[in-house]
Amino acid sequence: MRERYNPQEIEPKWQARWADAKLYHVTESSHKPHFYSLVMFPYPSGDLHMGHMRNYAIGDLVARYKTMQGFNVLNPMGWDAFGLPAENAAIKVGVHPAINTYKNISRMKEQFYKMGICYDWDREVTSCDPSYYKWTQWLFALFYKMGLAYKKKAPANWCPSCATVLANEQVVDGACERCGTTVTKKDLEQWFFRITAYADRLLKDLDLLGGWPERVRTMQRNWIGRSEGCEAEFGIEGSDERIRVFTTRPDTLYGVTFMVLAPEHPLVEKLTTPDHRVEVKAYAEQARRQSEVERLSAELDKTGVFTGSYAINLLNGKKVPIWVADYVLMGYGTGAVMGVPAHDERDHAFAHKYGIPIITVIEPKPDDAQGKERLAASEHPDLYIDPGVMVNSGTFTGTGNIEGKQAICDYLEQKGFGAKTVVYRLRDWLISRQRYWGAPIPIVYCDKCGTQLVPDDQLPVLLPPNVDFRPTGESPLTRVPEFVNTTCPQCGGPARRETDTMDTFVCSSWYYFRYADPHNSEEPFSKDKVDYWEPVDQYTGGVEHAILHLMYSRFFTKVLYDAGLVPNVEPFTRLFTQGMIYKDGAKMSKSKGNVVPVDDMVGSHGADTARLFILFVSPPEMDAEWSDQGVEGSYRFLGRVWRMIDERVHVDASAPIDSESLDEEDRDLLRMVHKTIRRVTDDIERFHLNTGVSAIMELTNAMTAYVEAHGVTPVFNEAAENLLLLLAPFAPHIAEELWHTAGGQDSVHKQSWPAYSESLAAEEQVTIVLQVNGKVKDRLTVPVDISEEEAKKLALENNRVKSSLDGRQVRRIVYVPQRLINVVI
RNA sequence: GCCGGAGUGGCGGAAUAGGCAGACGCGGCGGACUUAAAAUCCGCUGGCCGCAAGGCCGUGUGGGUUCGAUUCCCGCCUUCGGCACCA
Repeated sequence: MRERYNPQEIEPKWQARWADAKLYHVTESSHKPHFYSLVMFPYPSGDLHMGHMRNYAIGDLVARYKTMQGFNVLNPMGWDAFGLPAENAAIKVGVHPAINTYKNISRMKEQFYKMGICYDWDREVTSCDPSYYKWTQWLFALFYKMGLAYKKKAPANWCPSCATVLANEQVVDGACERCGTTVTKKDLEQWFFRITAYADRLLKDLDLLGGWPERVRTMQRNWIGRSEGCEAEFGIEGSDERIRVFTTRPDTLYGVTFMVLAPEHPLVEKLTTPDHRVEVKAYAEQARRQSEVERLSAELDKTGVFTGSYAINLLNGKKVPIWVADYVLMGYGTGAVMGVPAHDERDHAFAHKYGIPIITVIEPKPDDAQGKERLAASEHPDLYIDPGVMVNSGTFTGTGNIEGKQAICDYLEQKGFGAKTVVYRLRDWLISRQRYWGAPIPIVYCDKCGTQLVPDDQLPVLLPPNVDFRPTGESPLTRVPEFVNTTCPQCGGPARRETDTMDTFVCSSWYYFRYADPHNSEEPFSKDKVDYWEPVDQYTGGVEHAILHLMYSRFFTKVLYDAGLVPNVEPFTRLFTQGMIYKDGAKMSKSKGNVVPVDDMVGSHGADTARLFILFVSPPEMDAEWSDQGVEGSYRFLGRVWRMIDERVHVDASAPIDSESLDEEDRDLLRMVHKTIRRVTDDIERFHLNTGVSAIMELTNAMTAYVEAHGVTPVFNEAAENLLLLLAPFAPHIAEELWHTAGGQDSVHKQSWPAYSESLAAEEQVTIVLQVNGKVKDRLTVPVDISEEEAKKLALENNRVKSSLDGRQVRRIVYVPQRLINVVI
């Protein structure tokens, strides 16, 4: 026997050969069915650790497995290369972001290489490369032409630390999603994508995504936040103007005792009477200054001020005071709310605090004793939120409130006071960023012609190389005159360029299309190629993108579909979100100093051990704790495989095994092989990769025992061949090495995934459990085809069963074929 | 508060359709090999009682359905994630 298992020797050898052979290079001219496996492309931060690697190990396994299954597999990789870290580093050490970015990219490629993660590098895309962002800009222009990109002045989320505005999705608990700094409000003119125009389709098409985790679909559903209701108009005393409110409870319209406007509501100024002006103005200004965190902390204590004006309820002519309060949000519905303190918790709290009357208009139904009891016992007997019957409601009195909703809506529509509407929580996507390292927004402002798109033939709008990056709240590009000053594409006169750049999530919303046709210089991608590859069959990445990247990408795909550029309405047929790797109880991260660097792992135990461990440690969708001892276990296992197979086995497909002539041990091993193939195949399909590994381990254990007793036989060779094929996607180097020492031809990764035979996997004998009153008493090994009568007879003759019966009368015998017999007494 | 997931040995976890709870691995204990150790190999390893045969308990918790429940139903506890003044 030669050397012991030495990954440092065999791994680099195969990595080089795979790269030379372009193992995973694909084209569209194949007779095989195609399969697109994609892992979320990373930000090139420079160092990959084992926490990152889980993602790529899973993706690599899928690609290798699907290739062996006979698919033409697209398995690309690229770089989400624009973004703040590179720019912040540039500010700190004065190195241009491009230099750092490309340096990091080459480091990370090296690390993928060392881990044996193979991509079709001919399709690499880099989002900060002009050949890529040219098309990001082209897509912006397309959105603009479709009316889906617009500029407006609005209070935007501002991160003082990043010195830029953020989209709603990028604010988490009132803080910047990137750096955790508390976000403030800033009034700025900003570019938006009209994602709200797609709200209904983004919501409805979630039903098409059966291959997505339910969790992610729920999160998106919550984020979109559809609610049905109606808009109702109120009159204003002494004015012809109307106030529109949105409500989901038109059935409570008779219970309105006040009206509330958001502090930013345009009517506030008009409605404030002179004697209330000072107070209202101060309140509105304070509300504007408050950060989201401050507002959330004051959640329970509602504040507001009276404007001095009154609204008229058009249903009953009743006059109610108009207040301003910051619990009403300008960005949702109409920015105005009718106050029904008897049937809404918030309105109730507000009315209580300011002594506003409470009028009950819904009661528990007369036969609803439970509801009445609950109400009487409740802390607030003047607050009833559950369904019931309408009272004090004019001609609607006596109507059930559910029917009442519809009836009042119809009435309002008929009178012209309102209409049914649907309102979404989702806001338009703010894409402007006041930073340098991003794709410039291809817009020019001309004094004569106004806002102009940069024509397609002038794209890309290149980032100027020499820039003072210091963040000032304005884009660094404003300080580059040769960038700003340009000519109007319309009239040729002097004009100024837009200096904001695009949110990097714009770049990552379409990269999966570019992989289909990465070198196209005429268009973002050709119709033929996206028709061939899209949609992505299997997408793998972190759940932290459940809303952000995954919703933006769905939006992009729908827009591109509407533009006739792509064939699919959804980008990712199946989504898998893997859990994070923790070490010492915390998420692996450089700043916490608890990372396991790729280089260390490769040097100490090898890439195969690292990959096998990370696939075995826990179900891949769950978070898992790194364990050095677990790594040892995986290493030991690969060592056992090595010693068992190396220079012992000869792969010889030309000697088929005649299963009829085998003895029992041979048949047992062969059965185990076929059962294992079935298990591993099913496990990979279900993403139960950890149990797939354990099935391979069990087969190895059985083979070890067999070969000690019988030596190498044709059946053992057959088992070893299949073991290597099953192992190939999990531990690609050792499988390849042993495949070759065993005399296998070509690459193990180009072999067909083994097929199992149901008849060879079928058991000849089964163990039947004998129970008395549901308690296990004994086990019986019987032929699979034993008859019910025979089995029952054996059960009743069994000594342990008999002693448990103790002569008592058998009431019933439950018989489950091939599983158990339960004697009930 | 609302929505969704999870809770199983000392640890990571398994149990695909209601039918042997604890596969596989780690750790631990015992043994073989060795002058010794490492490496490797073999055996045992949920708890309690018992010399043993064997018995009892056991999948967060309390009920229920069932011949039979980790699995289904109802209540509760803990925990993680999402949403949250969204009218």
